[in-house]
Amino acid sequence: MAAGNTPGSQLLPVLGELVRLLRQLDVPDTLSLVAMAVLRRLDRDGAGRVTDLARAERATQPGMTQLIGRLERAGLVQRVPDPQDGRSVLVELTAAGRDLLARTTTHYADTLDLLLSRLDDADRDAISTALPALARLAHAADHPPAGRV
Amino acid sequence: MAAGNTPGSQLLPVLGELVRLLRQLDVPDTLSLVAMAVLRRLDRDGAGRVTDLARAERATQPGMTQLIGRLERAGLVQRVPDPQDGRSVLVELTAAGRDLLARTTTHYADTLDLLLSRLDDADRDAISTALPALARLAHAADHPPAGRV
DNA sequence: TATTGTTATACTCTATAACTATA
DNA sequence: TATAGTTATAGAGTATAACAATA
Repeated sequence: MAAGNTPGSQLLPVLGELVRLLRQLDVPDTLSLVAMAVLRRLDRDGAGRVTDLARAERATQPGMTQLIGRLERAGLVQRVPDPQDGRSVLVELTAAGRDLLARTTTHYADTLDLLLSRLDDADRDAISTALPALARLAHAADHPPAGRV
Repeated sequence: MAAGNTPGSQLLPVLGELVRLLRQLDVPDTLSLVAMAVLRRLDRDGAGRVTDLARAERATQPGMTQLIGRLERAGLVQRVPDPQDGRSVLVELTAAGRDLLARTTTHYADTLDLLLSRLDDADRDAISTALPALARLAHAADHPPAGRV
């Protein structure tokens, strides 16, 4: 049991506040964080199957189908048949999707830069130094060393 | 415009992945992160008014009314009349709410501790060192130095 | 008249269960 | 029979607009 002074106990409220910060930045007519993550993945890795996207984003298959449906209705992605497998569908980014992804990413990054500019150098350095470690933490649950998380 | 190599650009995907991590830890029969934040605040500051809770959590007043309604139906909080102001309602934690908050907090903290234990000392140190800076970043939008965010 | 809180309503997001089509 | 994807349905969560009660 966490006694209240473990690193995890101290990390938890900070993560909660960062989530709130992101939600707060979440302006209308842009994308949800999950939608952004999917578009970013499609942009980086190219077209992908619904099942693979669902697994990568830790979502269920129906959930991903619905998200892709919303994105397709918005003209940001399109479904194309998979030539390799008749059951499968490939989701790919449209030009509009790539464009909105770029603009939304810029908006978020600009806002974060503004907030970072209000901190002092020591704080900025500390955050910058911790980024790779935080990224590894975020993925620590992806590759369990032995068994369950 | 963020050129893609600003601190904010690098922070954004890491924050996105941390959000995904937290969602992943979000086990059934426990609390959402916002619900946890409200219960944590009530535990720390004592009973509070709906308006104040909404403001503190950056939620709307109707949104907070509905969240409190769900929490009350679950027996985690109770509404009591405000003796100072007939329009107002004070929300306070029940024993069950305090208990569930403690158990949920422990669950999250334990899981984070497990994930942290998979990193090396340098990563743990970097995260630990950056925590106060990250907390200040999360609150940087709360106190705008001049005008808008 | 302003403030506190609620109800009404709608939309996003996500989940489970049941289904279709292909392998 | 297993897998890929979808539809059906339900619930959490949050928002805006309209309303009631108190100050």
